[in-house]
Amino acid sequence: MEYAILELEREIIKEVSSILDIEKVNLEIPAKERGDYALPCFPYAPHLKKSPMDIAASIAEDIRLEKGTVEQEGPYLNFKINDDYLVRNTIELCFEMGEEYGSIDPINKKMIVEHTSANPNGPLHVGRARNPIIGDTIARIFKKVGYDVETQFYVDDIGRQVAILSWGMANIDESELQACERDKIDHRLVRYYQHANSLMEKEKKVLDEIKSLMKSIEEGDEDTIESFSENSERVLKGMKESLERLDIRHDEYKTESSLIRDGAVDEALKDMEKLEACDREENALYFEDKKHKIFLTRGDGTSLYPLRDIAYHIWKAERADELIDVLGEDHKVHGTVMQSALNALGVRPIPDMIFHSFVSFDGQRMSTRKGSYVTLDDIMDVAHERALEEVLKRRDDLSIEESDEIAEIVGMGAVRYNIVRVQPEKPMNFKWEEALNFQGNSAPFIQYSHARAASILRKWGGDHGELLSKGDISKLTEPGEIELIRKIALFPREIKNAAVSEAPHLMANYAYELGAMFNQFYRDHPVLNADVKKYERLALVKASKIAIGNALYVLGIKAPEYM
RNA sequence: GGGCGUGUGGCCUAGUCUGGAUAUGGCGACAGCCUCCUAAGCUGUAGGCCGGGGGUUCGAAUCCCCCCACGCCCGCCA
Repeated sequence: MEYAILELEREIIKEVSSILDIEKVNLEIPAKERGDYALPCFPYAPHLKKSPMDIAASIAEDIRLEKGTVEQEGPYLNFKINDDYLVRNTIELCFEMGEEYGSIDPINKKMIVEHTSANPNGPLHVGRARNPIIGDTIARIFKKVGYDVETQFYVDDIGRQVAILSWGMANIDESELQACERDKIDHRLVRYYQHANSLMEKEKKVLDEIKSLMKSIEEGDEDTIESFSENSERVLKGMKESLERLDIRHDEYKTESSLIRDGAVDEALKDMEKLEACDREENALYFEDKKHKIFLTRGDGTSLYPLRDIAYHIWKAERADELIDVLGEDHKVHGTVMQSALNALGVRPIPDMIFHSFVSFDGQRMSTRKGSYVTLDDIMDVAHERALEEVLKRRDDLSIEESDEIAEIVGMGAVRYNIVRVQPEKPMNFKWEEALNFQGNSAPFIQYSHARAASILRKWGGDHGELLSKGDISKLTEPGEIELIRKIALFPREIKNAAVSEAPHLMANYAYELGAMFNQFYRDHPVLNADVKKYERLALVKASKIAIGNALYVLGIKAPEYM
């Protein structure tokens, strides 16, 4: 497909590079009053031995554009797409492509996105929830730009955390625990984990027993393996249920134990031993890069997490052309050292890593162990309730089921959006009033603009397919119409940008701006009551609905038909 | 102490990689807009030495150096 905005960009770059006889043309995106693309001519001045102003003037003189116009403003050139081209191309593409609008040609590349990968010891809390939300959005973005994406959850079913949980399950009687506030498997089991943890800190005997469990699992003791995997599976089941509500699913759950069992870890060990960057200290193998040293095995030869993770990444690398890992910032050292280890092994692809900082609550970091956290389940429930209140406040014509369904869509959207809208590396402090913000820069705002578009089309009631033939879309020439179309046209550029920079928050930003633009159009331009251009505007509303819906889809947020 | 990251109006935030033309929006505040397609909306006003200080440059929120604050990491845990 040929998106107008990208076609214009290609044309400008081609023309300018041929006029100036240079390879690289750095177009920038100016404030919207100035146009769609801009070229500051300062950088070329030294080389061409002309003033930036003269360069701009001579390019403006020589350039021939089919898809846009150029205007010189001092040392700058501002390019503007031809409105008629923009309008026709954009609206027709929306109609032709529908849900696929915004997608870029499939590129026949496989990508594995690993995200969440939380220890299966308790329910997901907000601190952890940032990971799946970023990860799932990244996966959706890359699907949109043509990748074959698979998402994976790396399950630590043999580590210390599961050992503690399993010990608790085997040795603690439920009567010793506080009542569980929520009847959900991960919430029930985490109490055993937390209690075991506190016992372990107090009693050396408990610690020893847990250590011996760790030893048994490394020796391949069947019963221990069984109990560990059973318990981690159960907690995992709870996590899956929570994520399902946010429309997040993993294609594959890869367990650490499977990597040990099928020899992948031994294999990785053999490869690592050969590296010069590896050495032993009291028989424990470690890998060292310029800055850090990470241990791969214990002195007794058993594997440590970094080695198993290397094995996992070798396994993934064999199955994909590109890898992305979404990790908490506490994994930064581990992650970057692992990248250099994989590099030293000659493994390709090396994973790109998106590190996100934590979500704190009341300025405190959340901890599963201490029980100091707000669970994702709680947030989702509260968001649902609050959304339901809002629905009931403005609608009395809906059934309970309908209201509830909308509340779910709106509530979950608000939760996802609130977390994904911020740049991953930025620290976040969880605040209820922000998570439950349904106005302004929020998911409900965007969903509302979608519902408004849907409502207009529903009221009209005609056959959407006929819209283009009933009206002449080239009549859409008013500024409010053009600006909305321009925003819709920007979708492919935005999604491409979000993918290249691996920055999901950019998509959130765009979706918001698109919704805002539609709301402005909605205010100024009657559609069903239009004196003229009714069908043309209906076509624009239809195109808007498609674009907003697709943008929400990329964010994993549902687009309601009414709310 | 060292490494990495973050610091933009009362609060949240875009822009930082690839330096450019008057720094993006939202929340909150204040003032307006529902005889008209859902006011979860729209319009306007106030609010900023872009953490501080040096430097590079024709030009710095953006690049370099120093400092300050906060977060994460510095386990034969994961």
